[in-house]
Amino acid sequence: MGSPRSARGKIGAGQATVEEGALIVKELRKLIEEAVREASEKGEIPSLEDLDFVLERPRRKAHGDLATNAALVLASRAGINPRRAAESLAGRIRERIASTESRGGTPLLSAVEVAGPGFVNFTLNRDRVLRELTRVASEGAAYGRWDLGGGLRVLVEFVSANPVGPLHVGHGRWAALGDALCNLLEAVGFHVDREFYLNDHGTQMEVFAASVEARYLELAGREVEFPAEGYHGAYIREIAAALLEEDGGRFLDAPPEERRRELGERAYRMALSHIKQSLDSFGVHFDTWFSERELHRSGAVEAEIRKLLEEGLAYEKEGAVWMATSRFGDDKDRVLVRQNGAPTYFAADIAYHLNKLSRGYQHLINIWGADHHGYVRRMQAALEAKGYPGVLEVILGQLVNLKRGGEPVRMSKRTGEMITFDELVAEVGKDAARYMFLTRSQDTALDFDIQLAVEESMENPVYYVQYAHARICSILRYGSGRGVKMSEEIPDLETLRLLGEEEEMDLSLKLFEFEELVRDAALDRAPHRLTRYLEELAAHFHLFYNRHRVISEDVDLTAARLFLVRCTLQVLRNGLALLGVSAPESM
RNA sequence: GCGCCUGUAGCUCAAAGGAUAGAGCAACGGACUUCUAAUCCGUGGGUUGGAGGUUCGAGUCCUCCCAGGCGUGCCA
Repeated sequence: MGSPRSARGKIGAGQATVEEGALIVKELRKLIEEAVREASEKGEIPSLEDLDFVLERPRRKAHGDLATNAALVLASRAGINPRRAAESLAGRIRERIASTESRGGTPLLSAVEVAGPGFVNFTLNRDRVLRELTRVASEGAAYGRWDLGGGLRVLVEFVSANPVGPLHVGHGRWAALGDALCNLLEAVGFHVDREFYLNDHGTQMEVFAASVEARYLELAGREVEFPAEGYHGAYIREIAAALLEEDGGRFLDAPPEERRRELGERAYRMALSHIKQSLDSFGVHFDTWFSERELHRSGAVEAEIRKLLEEGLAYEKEGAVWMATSRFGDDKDRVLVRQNGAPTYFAADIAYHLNKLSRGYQHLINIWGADHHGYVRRMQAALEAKGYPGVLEVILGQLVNLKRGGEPVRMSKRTGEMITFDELVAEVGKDAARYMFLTRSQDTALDFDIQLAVEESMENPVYYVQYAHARICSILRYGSGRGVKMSEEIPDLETLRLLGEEEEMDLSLKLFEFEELVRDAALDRAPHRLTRYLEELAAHFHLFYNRHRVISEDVDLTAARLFLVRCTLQVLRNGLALLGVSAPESM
């Protein structure tokens, strides 16, 4: 089962050997690795391969700008004293700093300290931090991008629904999640396509056609019995009404079979175009809409079943055709063709996934609702049977509970039914909806409070982040209006050194976290980390803003602060873009 | 019964096995003649569902138990 964490090993590993970007972190990591090697060569510590250590921002400021547990990990694996190992590493690193200085260079660090059980804490050299800051500006929109994917072709399938009515709110979560995930994967160097699988075949479609037909007749004043299992939603009547108006009731007296086929077909097209429009206005654009029906029509499903039988991966029993998925890790074998001769959804899905692979995709990601979780194993088993172990990664998402002011929302006022995705977006807006969907890990059920999403309050993190962006734009506007030199150029180091305030340093360091965060969020399939980060970044900016004036009489200080603020603007923009949320210039 | 997910502050949630478990909201008290107060500062708030275990170190990993959600179709 593709949990976000195991996913990291899946397509992240192997490609993630070359670390570009994140220069400070990369350089420090290398420094630590070299120190470990040196110390082991000198016999201070045993030599170890593949030391898996963490380099991170400590929670407490007293612990420096960055810290590593390398010595702790090392000591644990080698059974030596962690403090001594830490002293040894720190000593080696200090030597290197000294040697860089003696050659007249600017070392990466200004302090290296051993603390606690054996952490090594680092304080970054301020000049190097400032120099790093200039990279944010020079890379611009590309800041935060990586080349870990090596262009590996990934297909992400999400939302995928029966085209029999409007999307519901849960679909919205998958849309936001899938799209953000695709953005993230693209950002770290994968070639990503977005696909919507149209479940336009089978019982649901027939029920849909019958329901629409019944309403069509009813609206024309005919006596009809509504199908027992039919869809009762008001939208069915709306579609029927639209059809009736469109054709003037031309099919009222057509032969029942033809009438149903015709109306069903047109209703399908209407429902589909409605879905496309919903997603389009939500800013989610699919590269392909893959029709299950076409898959059947092309004979691909039947052909695949035949092939499975030939390959000995399927067999006949009790009048049905079964696939031997239990040989590949499934709990039991699964039916491909029912006793009544109709292929199962599973059979079509096998053909579908093989089709994806035949189109050249090397890794498949499906986003499914948690209610499909029993289906994952068998699908992966089927692909493994066909010789594709590990290509299918399934991300399961928990449900969305709509609330309004803390109270559960069941009914829509307008239709008397569940609130649709469209209604939600219409009420709270695209940005708030997208952002709210992405604030929680997909592993947890999401409580979406409509009232809070609309409120312009602090409970609403969308505005908080967007406000930071708008505020910076406002500063820039103010500056130009006052004739402040608004140079796009990167100030020299001398000027940047004026950024000496604590809040300025904190903000700068926060900016650098972005690169690693993008990588981790992509590889761990965790877009919600990005929302969190943006809130933290915004908080650092707001704090800075409240304590210090950007535009002042001091020309050089103004230039330096304008630059810092521009970098912040850039990272906010890049982050919001990954989420698919707009970055307004004023609010 | 079995499998998966979840359980963290009053509420909604964060935390690659790391240091004193963090944010926001809510509560209370402060800050606008200054680039947007949709902001900021301060105060209180916790046995991380429970019990064992693994180790230098556990919210995180393992075992058992409790609670909730979902699954366990010749439905899709």
